[in-house]
Amino acid sequence: MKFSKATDYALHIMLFMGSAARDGKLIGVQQLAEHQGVSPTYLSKILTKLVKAGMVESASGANGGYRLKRNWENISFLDIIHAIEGTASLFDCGLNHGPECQVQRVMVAAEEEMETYLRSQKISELIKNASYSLPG
Amino acid sequence: MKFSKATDYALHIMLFMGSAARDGKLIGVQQLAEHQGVSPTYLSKILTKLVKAGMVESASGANGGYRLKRNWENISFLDIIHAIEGTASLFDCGLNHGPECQVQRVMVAAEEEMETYLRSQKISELIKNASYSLPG
DNA sequence: TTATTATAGATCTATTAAGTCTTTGATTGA
DNA sequence: TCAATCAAAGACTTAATAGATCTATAATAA
Repeated sequence: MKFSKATDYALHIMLFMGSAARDGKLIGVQQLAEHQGVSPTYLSKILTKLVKAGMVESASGANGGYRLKRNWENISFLDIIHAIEGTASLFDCGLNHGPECQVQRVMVAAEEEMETYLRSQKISELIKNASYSLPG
Repeated sequence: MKFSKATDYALHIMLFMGSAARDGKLIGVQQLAEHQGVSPTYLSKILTKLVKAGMVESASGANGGYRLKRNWENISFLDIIHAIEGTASLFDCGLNHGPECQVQRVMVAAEEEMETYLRSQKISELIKNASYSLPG
């Protein structure tokens, strides 16, 4: 039960693109990878997930790269986490004892508590509050 | 990012012992394993963790087994989860960019939201409310 | 003392995460 | 049009963890 490193990379990249490249310039995966201390090929898979989730846009070819989409102001931590880890429930009751398992009910409610908070945390707020320290 | 099956087993066992064996009788791992549909040897490792965490007591020898400890009224979901999964944070910021990582701060706060809820959910309440359906 | 039961540790297997490598396709600029 | 650049995709490898089994040991009741 741990958030993956991929989620860690994704969150930091999103904040980085939001603070360092708000002018709309594209940033190549090479640069991003240096900032995160991770290989470009691995990071590109994470970026592709963010692109497919509609939070980032990409351009191929010379001077290509990535940048946040125009709607980035509303992107929450939960959006990013779901893009990387998927949206499946964190808990599966493996037993077959009726549809109303109390354990399941409590665990799902607990997860929703966390998700509600993560949904309320917009990356734009963190960037505005300005104290996001760039990696590297 | 999933709760383990071991946690699933542990939660159900605790509720089962609280509802089916409140008279203080010991239950052997064989019986418990049947109810959970899992092997006795594997379940015994989970039970040993619960014993070490002080929530369950055990007795060796003929007619031995397990039962909840006297203080069981106060046991929360979080207690059980921590006994099985450990208490480490769910998120580790892998980057070295200052002690005040905003990402880390948000993620820890999110985890605390979930933990606060899980701490509030006592197994005794679920048992009192009586609708816990026994497995099997 | 023997049958019974928990405890402990080694070990094996399966699953998932983490990361690499290579090919393909898109785009820019010469 | 051609070469350089860059993202996308998929196969693949490696590492880490979960899940589960097996065997031996220790405790206890009858």
